[in-house]
Order: sequence, then structure tokens, then C-alpha cells
Amino acid sequence: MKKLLLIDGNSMLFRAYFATAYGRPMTTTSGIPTNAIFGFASMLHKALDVIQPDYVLVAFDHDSQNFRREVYSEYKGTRQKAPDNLVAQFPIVREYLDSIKMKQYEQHGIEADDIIGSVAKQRNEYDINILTSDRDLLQLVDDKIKVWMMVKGITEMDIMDEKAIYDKYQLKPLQIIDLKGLSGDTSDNIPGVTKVGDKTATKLLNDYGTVEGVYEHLDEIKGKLRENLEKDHDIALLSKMLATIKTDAKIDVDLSDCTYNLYGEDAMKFYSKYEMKSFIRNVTVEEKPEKKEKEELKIHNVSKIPADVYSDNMGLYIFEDRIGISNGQEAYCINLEEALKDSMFISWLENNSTGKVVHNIKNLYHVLSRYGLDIKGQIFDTMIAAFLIDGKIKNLESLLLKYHLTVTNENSGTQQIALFEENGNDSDYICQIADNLLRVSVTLRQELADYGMNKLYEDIELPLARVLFDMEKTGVRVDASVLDRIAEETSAKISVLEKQIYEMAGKQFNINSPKQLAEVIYDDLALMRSSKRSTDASILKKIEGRHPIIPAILEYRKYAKLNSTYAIGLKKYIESDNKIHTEFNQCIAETGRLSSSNPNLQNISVRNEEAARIREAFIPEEGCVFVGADYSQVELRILAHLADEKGLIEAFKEGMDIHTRTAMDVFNVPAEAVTPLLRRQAKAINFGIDYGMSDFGLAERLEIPVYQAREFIESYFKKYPNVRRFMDDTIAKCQEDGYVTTMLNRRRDIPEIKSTNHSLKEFGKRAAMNAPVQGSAADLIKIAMINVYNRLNKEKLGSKMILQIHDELILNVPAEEEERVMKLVEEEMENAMTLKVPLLAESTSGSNWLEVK
DNA sequence: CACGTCACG
DNA sequence: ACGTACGTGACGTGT
Repeated sequence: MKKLLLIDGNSMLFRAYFATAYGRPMTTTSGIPTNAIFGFASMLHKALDVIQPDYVLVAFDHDSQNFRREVYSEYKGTRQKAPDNLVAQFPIVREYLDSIKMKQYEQHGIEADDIIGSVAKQRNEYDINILTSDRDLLQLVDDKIKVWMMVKGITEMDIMDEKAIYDKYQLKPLQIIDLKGLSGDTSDNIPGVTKVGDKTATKLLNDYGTVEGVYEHLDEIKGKLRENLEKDHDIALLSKMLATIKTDAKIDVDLSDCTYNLYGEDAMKFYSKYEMKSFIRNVTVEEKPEKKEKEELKIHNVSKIPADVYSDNMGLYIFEDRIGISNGQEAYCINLEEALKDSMFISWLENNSTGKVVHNIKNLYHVLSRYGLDIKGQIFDTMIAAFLIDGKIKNLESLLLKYHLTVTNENSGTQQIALFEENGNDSDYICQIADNLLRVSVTLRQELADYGMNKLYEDIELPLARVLFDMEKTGVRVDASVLDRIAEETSAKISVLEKQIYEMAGKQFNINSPKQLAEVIYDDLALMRSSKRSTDASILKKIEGRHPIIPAILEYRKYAKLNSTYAIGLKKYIESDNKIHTEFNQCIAETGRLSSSNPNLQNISVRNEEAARIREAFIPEEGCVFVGADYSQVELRILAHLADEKGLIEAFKEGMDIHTRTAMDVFNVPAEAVTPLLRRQAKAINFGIDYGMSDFGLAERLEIPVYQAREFIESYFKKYPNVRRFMDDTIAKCQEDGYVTTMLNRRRDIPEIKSTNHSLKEFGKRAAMNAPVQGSAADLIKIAMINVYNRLNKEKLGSKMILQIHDELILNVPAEEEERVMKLVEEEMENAMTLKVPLLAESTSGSNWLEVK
């Protein structure tokens, strides 16, 4: 029997749009949005790959006016306007389907659902497959019709046959209509019966079969439920009708014409026109060695890996307690414990001359270290490499998606795209990932070389992963009793403030709820008017004097944060060794900075004196002290260097206070006339410069009129013309290339700068100005960290780096090494790079984190 | 799960 | 004529 695939074009395009619309948009260089097209094409490729249909038909709703006006209910609570960026892609998807010679169909007066329903039910000579993200279509399922449901993102689909529907809903396919009739669908404007949700509806349908059946047996139902059913009888029938898909429309299509060609000339033209390069590469790679590529990977689930499988470059993937390795032809999955008892495996692992392709080497270091093992040899980390190439790739799924690598699961007779979470432990899956890593490493290596990032990868990021592993493993010792004490004291203050606030508000409410708080401030007490009804601290500070409730709220907020995030929050992370082991993430921040999570130790309070006492809980190990060293004004120094700005370079060479110097220059006053206010303003200007400041932003920050802020900025650029030139050049280059780079050639794509949307474009410019500076500072401290790490090892010191806070390092140092390590760290930080300005790093020591400052 | 808020550099 | 400083992560609320 021939396979027919019916695609719900509208629902697919919506899903593609919303699944890829996160963060910044994807556009061509001329600013045409393409994210939905890219998502649509990705889904389509994947679906065709998995389903392998003979014929395909894509159905669209006819009424494109509707399409323009309304967002599919699935994504938003109520129907509302479709984003312009999505509307713009509607014609493009038609163009795309034309280019791959795929038949599209629409018919006046009926929806895509009805087209699919009618074709599916009338053409039973086919094995019918429906691809959609709309649950309504499940009603069509029977023994000849299956629905492939897009479940999450654009990579995953569930195959739904009668059994799967029963497992999920405890209903037969046709009862999906009755389900909707009873419980409605708020998001689709289908009301349903009052107070009847999916649970109640399912129960009723199990008892009585259909909506009509329920009403025939109303006498058996009691109480409120019966009242509601009686009251909403009409609604239930109407809702059911609305949810019912037509199957009797005449659809005039010759299905045997519905073939397609994904890789034809027109398709290539389309991809290049819309700059969807990854599809082109995929095709050119696939076209040549088509027969070889198609060669099936042999998958083995074993308890010992045969000796002849090992080759000199293998893919390796660990998931929970199982490990998969692939040599490109064959892949083996083995229980981790078993593997680590296998001497052959271990000697391969620790062999210095073999290559290993892994994803997230730091994690692998952790897993192996639990068994006292290590991994050596030529390591290629696809996670790090892919992130350097494309900062949007922050996980395995997005990596595989970008390079069109699929993982399929042919368990239990049905072919299915493996779900990451659910099938992560499946041996097939693990083998295929290991194999995909090996494959993609070839491309990634090439791209690293093309982008001139080999050194960045080899000399910085890869060695850094080892350093971070060591820091995480070492961890930071914490005195839980300090946290407890703070939590207690803080709780007491919170309850006092709470009472006062309720009193002043004249009612009890949840102070933590911005919504309820806004009601009190904007309505009950009417302390100010604004359409945004923001309650954030910077707004509240402005009206601090108007009512005593405001300072009380600010104080309450301060303690609430201190308690929940820090005093109580941190305690949860203390492990049995009395330490907190944070994670340092290397592949998150697009500027190249590290981030810290679980918990975040890069945002422990310090600016507020009381909250900073949290730092007293972080203590060195027995017989040790903390040494902290921070760079002085790194980003401004880097800016001075990059911009080659004489005035700034001189100031740094002379060792001047840079904010004072800026104040003298911007306000044209001598040093002795720089008041604290002027210095504070100059400091804000310096930060602003770093962030690609706007006059409005500076005005906001300094609470001065915009015209005055504009004057400050003008004056700054007049004094430091090279800074302006640097900014202009950076923006111009980014405008042209679509990306900016750091001193070590770390690259950040900024597609927004080409956007036709004004505010996105402005954002792009600011990001373009900031990224080289923030990113180069990240480069710098990474070098310093590697050098510090190497020197501590080489000099056989017991000191350990434990934290990095962007421009600052904290070490746990045996008391006898204190002075030596303070000097060592300063040296390595200051000499990590040679710039046109000196680098200054200053170290301190102390017996807890608060003292290190 | 998104949003508002706030902690850090 | 637009909206508004760069980069993160965690918590609590409310849909």
C-alpha cells in the first residue's frame, strides 16, 4: 500500500514560528524573517525522513485574512493578531513548497482540518499519515489513519494510533470530539460545559460514550455537575459541532501527482535566496556519497566491547549509567559500570594518542572521576566547538537540529523520533548520538578553521573545561549555621514589616505579587499613575517620600530576596562534604563570559552591607585562607586598547582613578574640582560607554534630563574621539558581516543589526559595541585562569581556584601559601595579555568571603 | 511556563 | 518616529 502524508500547513507553520521565535529572530541579510520557514523546512525534512511517504499533500486554510488576524489558539490564551514577522512568512512557505514541488491545497469555505479529514476518510486505498500539532485531528484516527503529532519544539513528534490515543486520553478517537464538546477549549473560543474539565469529561465519556449519551443518562448524574450539564446542554452540542472535522468535502486532487523533490535545482535556489545555508550544505554533502551515507549504522547492545571496534577517532556519549561509542560504521552501547571494569576500554580511554569526540567534556570528567578514571588523548568537544561557531547552540538538541542529524527509534515496531527525556536511556539512541557526534565533528572542525577559531578552541576553551571541572569538583566550603542565623533574623524582620505594610495598606495582600502590590500602590493608595504599573525598586525609590509604605516595601523586598534566594536558597545546595559545588557554564553567555548555576555563585550579595553578610558563610577549608584577586577596570582598559584612545591609555599608564579622569575631561574641570557627584556621574558615563549607551539610558540612570545626558556624551566623545571611531567602525563592520569579534577572535553573531525593526536594530548596535569589550575581558580572564591553574600544579601548591566572578578569582589557599599565591595570581592575571595599557590585578586575603574585598 | 523582580559583573 | 545601557540566574506569582 502506498503511503500518503497529509500535512496541516497552518498548524505546522505556527508551530515552526513559535518554536523558533525565542530570543532573537532569524532573518536574511536584507531583514526578511525566515525563522518559521527554517522551522517548517526542518520539520518537513525530519518527517519525510521518518515517515518516508510516497505522496504528500499540504493543506492550508483558505481564508488568509483569518490567518493574518488570528494566532492559532494553541499558543495564546485568546485569539489575537499574528505577529507581523509570521504573516510575512506565509507567502514564503508557499514559495518554499513550490520549490520542492510539493502539492499544496486550499479550498474556499473550509479549513485545512476539513481538507485533511475528507481526503483521509475518502481515500482508503492509502496508508494515511497526518502531520499536525493540533489535537483535534486525533478524531480522524482509525486502523488506516495515523496522526504524527508535533509535541515539542520542532524536533519531536509522537505517533498516535488508536492505542496511543487510548493510553493518553482513555478515549477512542471519535470521542476526542465529545471531549471538546464537554470540556471546551478556552483558547479556541469553544466554551464547553461550566466547571467540566478534561478529567470530568473523560469520566463521563467512559460511562456514556458520547455527549448525546451523557444527556440520555442525565438522571444518573447528581449535584452541581448535573445542573451545569442541564444549563449548558446547547453549549455542549454546539461545541461538539464546532470541534467536528468535515470528512465529506469534495477534494479534487490527483494524489498520484503529489510527489516532491527536496533536492532539486529550485529547492537549492530557494535555500540560497533565503540564506538557509545549512540545508544547502546538507544537500551537497548528501548528494555525492549518497549510497555510502545511507549505509546503516550497526548498533550493538553489549556487555563488553570487542577489541577490533576501537579506532583512532571515535564518538563517545554518556547518558546516565550507559555509554555509547561509535567508530562510524558500528556503534556499541554498554553499561557504564561494565565498561569501567573492562581493561581494554579503560586503556583506550586513557590512551594519549587516540581521538575522542564527546559532547560536554567537563561532564565526562566528572562522571569518570567518580570512578577514579580520566580521559586522555585528542579530545574534541562538540558542545564547545558548536557554541564557538554559533552562540545560539547551547544544547545537544539544537546542535543536532542545526546540522540535520536525526535520531530515530525503531523499538516496538513503530518508528519514532526519540524524545530526549523519555528515550535518553535507550541504547539505540545513545549509539546514534555517539555516531552523530563523530559525524558532526568533521564539519565543526572545518568551520572552526574557517572562522579562524582553532587557537581559541585549542588553547583556551578546551583547556578551560578542565580547569572548570577542577573548580567545580573542589567546591566552596559553607558554614550552614551562618545561613541559618541570617534566615532567622531575616524572617523576624520580614514578619514585622509584613504587619506594618498590611496596616498601612489597610488590607492583607501578597506583597510578593507584583500584581497585588501594584493594586495597593496605584489604586488603593493612588501614590502615582502610570500605564505600566511597575513596582520595581527604581520606580519605588522615586516616590519613597510620598508614603511610609514605600520604604517598608523596599525593605521587605530586600529581606525577602535575602531569605529566599540566599539564606534559605543556598542551603539547599550544601552537599555532604559541607561544600557547595556550583556549575560553571562555558556555553551559555554569547559574549564568552562564564555563567554559574545550581546555585549561581556569581551573584552573591555584596553591594548591600546587610545582605553581604551572606558572604560570611563561605569559608576556607581547615588551615586555609581565601585569596581573592580582581582586575581593576578591565573593560575600560580593554576599550582603551581596542579604541587606541590616547587620553584613556595615558590615564591608565599614569595609574589615575579613571572615573575622576573622565570627570575632568567630560566636565572640563581640574582634579581638585571633581566632587563625589561629578565622579559618580563620570562613572555612570563610563559604564554607559561600555554598554553602547543611549542619551535616554544615561539620563534615566543619573536622573537628569535627556538633553543634559546628550551633552555629557557629546563632551565625552569630543575628548575621546577614538572611542567614537571605534564604536562607529564596530557597528559598520557588524552591519556588513552580521557579527563582531573579540581579541581572541571569539565571534558573536548579531543578526538584529540588520533588522528593519528599529528597536531591534538599535539593540543590535548596542550589543555590537559591548560584545568585543565584554568578550575580550572574558578571553583575558580565561587565559589567566588557565595559567594560574597550570602554575599551581607545576609548583605543586595546595591552593585551588574555586570561583570566578567575571573579573575576579577566588582561591582556597593553605595558610603557608598565602603570600606566594597572592603574588602568583596577580602576576598571571596581569600578564595574561599584553595590551597598550597596563593591566592591574589586586589581591586580598581573608578568613571568609566577605573579608576578601 | 512566562513574567516581574532583583542579585551580580 | 521609534523605545531605550551590556551580560547572566533564581525566586515567587499567576496563567
